[in-house]
Amino acid sequence: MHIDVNSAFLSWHATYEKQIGIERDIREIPSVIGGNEKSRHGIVLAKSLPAKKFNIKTGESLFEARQKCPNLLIVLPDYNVYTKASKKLREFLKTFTPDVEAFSIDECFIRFTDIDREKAINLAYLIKDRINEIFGYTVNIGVSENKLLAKMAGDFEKPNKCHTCFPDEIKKKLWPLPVEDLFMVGRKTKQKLNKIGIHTIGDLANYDYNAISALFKSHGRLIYDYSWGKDDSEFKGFEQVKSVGNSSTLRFDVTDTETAHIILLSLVEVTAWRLREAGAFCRVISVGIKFSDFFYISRQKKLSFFTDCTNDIYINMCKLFDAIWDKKPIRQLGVYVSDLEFRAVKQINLFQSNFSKKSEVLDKTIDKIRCRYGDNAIIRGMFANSDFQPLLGGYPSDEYIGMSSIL
DNA sequence: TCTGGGGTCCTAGGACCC
DNA sequence: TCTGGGGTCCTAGGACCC
Repeated sequence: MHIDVNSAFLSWHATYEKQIGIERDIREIPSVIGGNEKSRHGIVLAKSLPAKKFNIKTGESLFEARQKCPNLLIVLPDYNVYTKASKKLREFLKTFTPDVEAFSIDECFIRFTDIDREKAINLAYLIKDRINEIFGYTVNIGVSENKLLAKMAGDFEKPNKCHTCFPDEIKKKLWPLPVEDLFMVGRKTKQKLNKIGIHTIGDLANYDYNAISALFKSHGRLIYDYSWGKDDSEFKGFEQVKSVGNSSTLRFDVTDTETAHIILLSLVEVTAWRLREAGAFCRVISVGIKFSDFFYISRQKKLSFFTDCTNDIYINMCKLFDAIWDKKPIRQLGVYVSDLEFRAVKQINLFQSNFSKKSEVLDKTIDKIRCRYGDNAIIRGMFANSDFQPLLGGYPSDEYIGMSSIL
């Protein structure tokens, strides 16, 4: 089964408001969860059903959304609430089966073996209704024999619905849908498929496999298989993360190196912290720059050693950044670490900074203080009298990892 | 004050080796 | 007989997901 929280951020926010005694229900009026426009985070993160009637779309700018619906209510997100709600839901699902696989903050797969169709469907309805009773929000549940079909079924009709998409139902339920509804067919692929006359999932399924394979390579073979409901991906209870990153759109365009370095530090602080929390060391570091014209570049470098040290990562990140930046105004900065290794003991390397040992103790101590007394209990001196946040970043992403094409 | 942030995976080109 | 061919590794960019 695939479980998908309907308008997750908005539903969770509504139940939270109810909990703390706020009278309104943002689900019943045209509303969206949206970022802060003043700090240039102004996009729609989730929309209510009444807002959907105004043709408001997730991901579009709040500016556009307000044009479509002038008295739209815009609510700032509270990622803490969403992260907790997400965890609570998975805990609840674990009362039905230990096989719960988080797919994103608001989606997961649960597995049942040795259960017939009828029982599965009844169970899906039971789970859906229990979630509504206990937590006060609705979900969609898709039921089938593999993850892809369950996920496709979950998307059929929303909200508060259970659907099946078993192999013998593919032609009837899956094939008539527009091809872009298929998992892993995005904007670009839809355009290319439409150009060769493929408009529905059925069109794709009945197109020449070799032609698809030649045109779209491995991605083509993947979506062709998906159009036939073929997916032999394993059920993974838990998977180790492969990269950690942190990026932020800046309140204003940055044009001087000093400011850029301060921001890089605040991004690295959070990234390195998450890396240590995961019990990992990284060997590849990358920096990404989005300019004011939205042009994006990135550079990565493989270090000669594995590290989880804020200072090491920061120093090398600055080197990378300095080597590629041509002083064009920066809108967004991002730092990423990958090529991870998970081990308990740190290996000291000659090429690490001289302060490596001290830095390690320092990192650990800072982590502990922040864990105990809050994120801003201890900050770097360079932030003390500056206008910049000592820790910069989006919402926490632990507990689940990013979506993969092989589910 | 138009356009976020967390990820995974794939491809193509170039460096380098024998 | 102008400039082979197999392989690995690294890097930048772009597609996709929510």
